[in-house]
Amino acid sequence: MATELRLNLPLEQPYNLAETLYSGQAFRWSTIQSLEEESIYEGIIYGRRITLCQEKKNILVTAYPTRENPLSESELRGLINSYLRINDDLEGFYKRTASDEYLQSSIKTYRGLHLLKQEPWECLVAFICSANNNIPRIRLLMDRISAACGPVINDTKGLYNSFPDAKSIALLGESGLRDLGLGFRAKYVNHAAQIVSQQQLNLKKLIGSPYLEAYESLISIRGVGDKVANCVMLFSLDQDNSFPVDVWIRRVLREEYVPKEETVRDVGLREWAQKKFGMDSGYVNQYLFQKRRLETNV
DNA sequence: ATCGAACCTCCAAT
DNA sequence: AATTGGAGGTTCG
Repeated sequence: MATELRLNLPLEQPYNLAETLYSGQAFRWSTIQSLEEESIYEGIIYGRRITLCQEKKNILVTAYPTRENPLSESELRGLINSYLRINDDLEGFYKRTASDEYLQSSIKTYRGLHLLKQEPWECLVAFICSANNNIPRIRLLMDRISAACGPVINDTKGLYNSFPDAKSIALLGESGLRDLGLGFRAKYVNHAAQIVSQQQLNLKKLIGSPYLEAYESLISIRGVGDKVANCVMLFSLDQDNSFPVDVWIRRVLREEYVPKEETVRDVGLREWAQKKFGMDSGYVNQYLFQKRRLETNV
């Protein structure tokens, strides 16, 4: 009887696990052990509880198999490689942006910061919840939704709730979601849950699809505008040329990039950046966001 | 077309 | 101790 599955992932590219897990793209990671250099993070990836720990050029992975759903080492390896985007060519990205002073400064501080590849449905709900909210509250809402109707998983470490599918959330309905504290977002999450569970929208089909196709599908959902659509595309649909413009990105673009006279609104800023950065847009966004949010006040 | 105001809830700052 | 302001946005008028 296997109790847990351990894996050592050697890194060939820079990776900064701590910055990556807490860079505002994923909301259900927690630090379960905090040591001087090597902290242990616990989260749920594709329904499975995982702990991660980085030591220099390795990431240590632990998975806790369930009786009904065992996991092989190679499956786990694939899972983590995909989620953490281990093989992204960051060095290449750093080189291509070598002449960009602001980016280089961010890269210097947050070297190894990665985009994550999350599950589309969970990602969509999280970013609908992000509207006019702060990160601790987004986290709280995601936890409450999971506790309310997420499947209970019993692995070798104990019990936990993984994130519910669209059908389960649709069953909660708008009022159920309001009771969890979603506020005006309840209507939107419910609507999304309805159309996804009724298969009027297949999020997985948008993975790697043409940008506009994914974009149009997503903004047809109530509560999903330009920013949220781009977040979902960037963090779960392999749309690396996405460029979500939030308050921090708006500031840094206005301060450092776009000429002062130009009075462009958010969509204009996004298109401007996408034209400039192309397929690097997503990574550029993440590095700009991290620096501007963490280092400068309003 | 464009521009504010309103939207739920919670928590931190008066 | 009660009140106000505001948070990674979107929709509606």
